[in-house]
Amino acid sequence: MKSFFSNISIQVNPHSYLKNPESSALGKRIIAGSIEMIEEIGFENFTFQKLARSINSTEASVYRYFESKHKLLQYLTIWYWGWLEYHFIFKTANIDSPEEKLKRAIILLTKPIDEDSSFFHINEIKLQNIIISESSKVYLTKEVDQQNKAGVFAGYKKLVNRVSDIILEINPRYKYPHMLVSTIIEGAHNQRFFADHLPGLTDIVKGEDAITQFYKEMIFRTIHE
Amino acid sequence: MKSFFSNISIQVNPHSYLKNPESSALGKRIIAGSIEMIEEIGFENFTFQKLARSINSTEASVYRYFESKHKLLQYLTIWYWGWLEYHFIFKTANIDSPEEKLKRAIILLTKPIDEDSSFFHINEIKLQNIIISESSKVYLTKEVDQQNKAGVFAGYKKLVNRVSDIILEINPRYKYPHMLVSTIIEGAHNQRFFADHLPGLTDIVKGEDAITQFYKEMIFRTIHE
DNA sequence: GCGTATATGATAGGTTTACTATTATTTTTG
DNA sequence: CAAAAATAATAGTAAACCTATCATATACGC
Repeated sequence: MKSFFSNISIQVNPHSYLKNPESSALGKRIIAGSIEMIEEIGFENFTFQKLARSINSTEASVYRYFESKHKLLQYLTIWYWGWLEYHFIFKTANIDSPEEKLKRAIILLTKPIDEDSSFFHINEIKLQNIIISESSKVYLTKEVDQQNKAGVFAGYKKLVNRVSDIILEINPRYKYPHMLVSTIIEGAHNQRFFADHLPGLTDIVKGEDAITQFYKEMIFRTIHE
Repeated sequence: MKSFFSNISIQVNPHSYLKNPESSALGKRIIAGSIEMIEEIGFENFTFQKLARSINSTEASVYRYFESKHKLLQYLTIWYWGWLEYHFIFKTANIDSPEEKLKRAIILLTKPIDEDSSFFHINEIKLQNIIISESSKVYLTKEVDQQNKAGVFAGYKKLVNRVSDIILEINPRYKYPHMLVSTIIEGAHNQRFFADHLPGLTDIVKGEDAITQFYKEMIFRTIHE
């Protein structure tokens, strides 16, 4: 996979950064280091000072790239949506059957990513763990409306629209395609988190991926005319 | 409704407080004031100093009731689960048909609460807004496992189990009842938030409650044999 | 009603986080 | 090689988070 994507990069809304971290070696260390650290200690315990120490830089230098740790998390989340959209396009390319496209989309949105799909300086597996535990904090704030105006959530909406369109191909009369898609995306994050930490809130089945199975069943039954 | 519940109170896991806020007038002011303030300015901007000023007390006094603002949010969330369970029991009492019980449960879990169901010093409508925007922050932390061991999420699990049991009454072979119920609960919060702030991620239908309608349809189609 | 316990208020202070500013040094680039 | 740009080193401020101490008010037991 690595060689495949080696000459493309995922565009992130500049609103989330002061200086593009893709534009320098330090910027890449900030991204790679923050993914390591947020995954390990959690977003609340993560600070720019700790990050700077761990990548042998300084707090002030990190602040030249990101206004705040919240903006950095926003950056990571936007990057992830872009990454998901890219994989979505790739995985549904040249597939005719909308049912098959939807199946593949559901797998992408609900399954943990496999180890060999990593590229660049970004550890996508750790990033996905961060997305599961932290990404909702990007929008669950009082600043959400401003950020939305600035286009921060455009990538998320685009992804939701793409999957909604497949649902409408299957059943053009289905009334709630966006609700269904955003329910799966956020729901799959929740269920992964519950499986690890609050198993009483979910159903773990040994030897199979219950989460993907659950959503696949749910979606096809729900949209069926 | 008020007179109805006037002599009952909702038990909250003592792990969330240092001193029971129900046990004093100041405690009740802390709860009432924090609900007002968190709803208005959001959890991130909320501080004990601001709260103390607004209720004419002091920061140190608030700290006698709660270790941290995070524990206070935990308290509010646990209280809300207790409140939900109480309403659930009430609304499904003496109903024979499991389908009808499930319908009522879905309405309770997905619809905004109506104005006249408020009681005590707690403004349940504002509390529900807090739950929608802030409650996931209670578990999305690195301390979740410890808190879970301390029983913090017992009320949530109990509620999920109660609704799961109804689903199993309707279809005893359905494999993912807990996943389905926690998906609805968290999903309904998300969709309410999206409807207000990120409408591109949901489907708003004028003149009807699309969210409740969506989940009702989804659940009955999903669990049908 | 009096003394004692308890709760709250008033005040201070310490630590950490979040962020800005300034200057020196290194690296890049034309 | 000189100028420009990026980063490091350092310092400092304000707010948030939390603890401690002591005075005062209130409740409560006898």
